[in-house]
Amino acid sequence: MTAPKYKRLTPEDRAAELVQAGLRVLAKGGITAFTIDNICKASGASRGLVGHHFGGKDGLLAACYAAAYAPLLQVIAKDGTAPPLPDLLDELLSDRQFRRESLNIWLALWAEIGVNEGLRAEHLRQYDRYHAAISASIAAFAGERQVAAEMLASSLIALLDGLWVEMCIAPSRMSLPRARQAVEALLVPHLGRV
Amino acid sequence: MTAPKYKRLTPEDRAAELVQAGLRVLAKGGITAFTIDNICKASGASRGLVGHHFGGKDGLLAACYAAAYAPLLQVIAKDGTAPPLPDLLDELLSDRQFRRESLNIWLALWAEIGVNEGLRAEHLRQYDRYHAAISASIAAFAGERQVAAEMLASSLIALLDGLWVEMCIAPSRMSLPRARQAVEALLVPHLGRV
DNA sequence: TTTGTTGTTGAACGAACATACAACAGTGCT
DNA sequence: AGCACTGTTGTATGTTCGTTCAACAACAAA
Repeated sequence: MTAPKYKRLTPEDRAAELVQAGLRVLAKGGITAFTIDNICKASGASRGLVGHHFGGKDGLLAACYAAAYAPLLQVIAKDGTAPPLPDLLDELLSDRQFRRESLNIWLALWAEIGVNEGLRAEHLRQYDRYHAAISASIAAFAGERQVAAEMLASSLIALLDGLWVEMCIAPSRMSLPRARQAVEALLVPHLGRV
Repeated sequence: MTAPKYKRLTPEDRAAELVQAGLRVLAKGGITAFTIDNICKASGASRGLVGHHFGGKDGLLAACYAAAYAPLLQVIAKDGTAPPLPDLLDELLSDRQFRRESLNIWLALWAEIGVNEGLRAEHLRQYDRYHAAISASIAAFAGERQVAAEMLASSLIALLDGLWVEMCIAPSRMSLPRARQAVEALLVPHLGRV
């Protein structure tokens, strides 16, 4: 009876574990810490696996980006249709989404998107779905009142992004309640109490 | 008559040139491109100078951060006092400040601040001055009307940050006029036409 | 011109990096 | 038990990184 030297996983499971390890590394040390060594150490796997399953570091980064977007898209399209605006806001401003660890990941990925052409194309696809869902939720909530839903959605997304940034770089000056205040300062005058 | 092999600068001038080169590198390639080699190549200087003038790469990064904040602080404190809100907004939303190259620098620096404790402390000092000036401008513009100037300032800063992010990662979905629309959507209901 | 100060150079160094790949071993099948 | 398949390992390789430092040279003063 000899103990196995390693656990053999399906490609899907191994890929998922590497992606999760990559996100942990990104959250803790940013893009400069995103190295094969760090990722494999965080995952408990050996160096060769990233190349084997993702073709290289860039492949894993792209997969991490998609994985980071997943919870966001899950919220806005739980069953394919845009959720009611209050529910949407409650989720986006919940401690499930508004957490510093998650936000560091976004900061690291954004900086890379600004510089990496390939990643930006992938981002635009995800962003458009995100924008469309929020826009639909706003329009539905406004009902017959005339509001510029598209523009309000853009503003809301930007405001949320900015609040996430503040939460990362100045956590002592930002908090969940403060973030909610800011969102309400933008939306209430146009939509009434949400 | 022999051509000089290099130009000898004062420490201040040399430091300034290295900082400018660092900002160019940051704008073009993000934090991963911020290497001694790239910076010295961009500056036309030799490898040893960064260590000599800044003690190392981190020293130069801190100096670049301060240099990136300078134009912003110059705007809000032209003569020591907070400028009128409309002027402030015109400047912040001008193509002097709202340029993709500048914004890539911020994205790269933010990601680093989220992870680098020392840089974050320096950031907080600058941020507080920034917030105070904007808050004062809002309060002055509101006059006798009762507005939550502090909170509005936080929201405005976050919104601007977010608009900058969008400009970097989805330039095809964001523009200067759109950004102005978003800012007005936040401020006009509380302050009237600006 | 000569000399002293000091900003500058570029090679040298070890550490960390991404990638490739041949050997290995777990797993299911027969 | 034996076999084939394939996921996994870890070393090897060449590159790039940050830092150091002795030699060098521009410039000002004498």
